[in-house]
Amino acid sequence: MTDDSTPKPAGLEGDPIEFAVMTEIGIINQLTTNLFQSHLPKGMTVAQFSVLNHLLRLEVQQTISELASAMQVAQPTMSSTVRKLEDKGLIELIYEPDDRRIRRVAVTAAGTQCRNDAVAALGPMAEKLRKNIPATEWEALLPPLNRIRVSLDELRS
Amino acid sequence: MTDDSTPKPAGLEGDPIEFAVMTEIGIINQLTTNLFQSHLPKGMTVAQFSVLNHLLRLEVQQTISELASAMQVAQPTMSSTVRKLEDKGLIELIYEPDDRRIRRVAVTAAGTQCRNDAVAALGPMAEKLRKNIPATEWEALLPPLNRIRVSLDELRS
DNA sequence: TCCATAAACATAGATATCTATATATTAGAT
DNA sequence: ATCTAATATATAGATATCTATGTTTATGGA
Repeated sequence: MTDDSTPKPAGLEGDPIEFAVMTEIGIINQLTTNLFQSHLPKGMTVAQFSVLNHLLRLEVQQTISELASAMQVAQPTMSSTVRKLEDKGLIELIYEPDDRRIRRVAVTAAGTQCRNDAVAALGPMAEKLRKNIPATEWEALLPPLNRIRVSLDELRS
Repeated sequence: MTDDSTPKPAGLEGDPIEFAVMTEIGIINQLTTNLFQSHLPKGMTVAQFSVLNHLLRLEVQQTISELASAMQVAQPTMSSTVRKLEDKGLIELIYEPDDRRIRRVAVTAAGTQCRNDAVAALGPMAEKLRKNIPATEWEALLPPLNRIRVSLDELRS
């Protein structure tokens, strides 16, 4: 795709298609974050909800580093998020007996309740979204998005 | 897993497909932001680049509110971004003669240079991305993403 | 045993983002 | 003419995110 019949200023033509997609994804991410945020229980942020939801969906306990990797954020970011959850009593940090460097994040009963409330509150929103975009289209979107995510992950090194 | 026959609590089964797509988009956004950031000239952020790129691509001057709307961020956010660009001499704020509430953002020569350098620096990255994901697939992604963006925008009110 | 290295996590300081609110200017109504 | 409402932007205070660096604990070789 090197030669194009349309002459454009060299190097300064409109965004490459990848840029356009990324811009669209950025905007969608912004709108999504704000929309989710506004439907979450007071004080609960999207980042915090994501951690609770992740651990409860998989029914596991994980270290801060494992969570950071799963959510693709930096480790200090996850340290901060986890501490916020701990301050609210939604998770507990359990020391590994054999290795005191390691602490695992365990969701408390209050944390479980909080997440379930949040999921219930978010449900109607998903319903409305599905009225405009049918489920099949959402499903069709997932594979190419996943390929992009993997490509980006490879490019990171 | 444990036992799959366990009846799940109503409303608390695995994420709806919309949640999964949003999660994927969130992660892609994170990876993209970091990747772009690492290829931009020192001191230039993705938010700042986006403003320069937007104004120069469309060859317009816009108010802070117009920019905020175009980028789908809050107005104070755009105020902050614009001030950073002004501090670096990459844009100028030009008062509307008839209405002194209004100031329009105009990219300076230094700002134009800075953006062109950034676009050039980002080019090779797009090339690499295109090796894994063909351009046709990127293009196919854009319409459904746009529909989602519009739906989200409608849901905001 | 002792010391260097690695691993897991915490801390510091930066930007971007939000909501809520304040300030300045203009427009409109009485 | 004046007072009120609307508009454009700024400020304040919060969280999430990053990179760079510090701290604690464990491991391994001399």
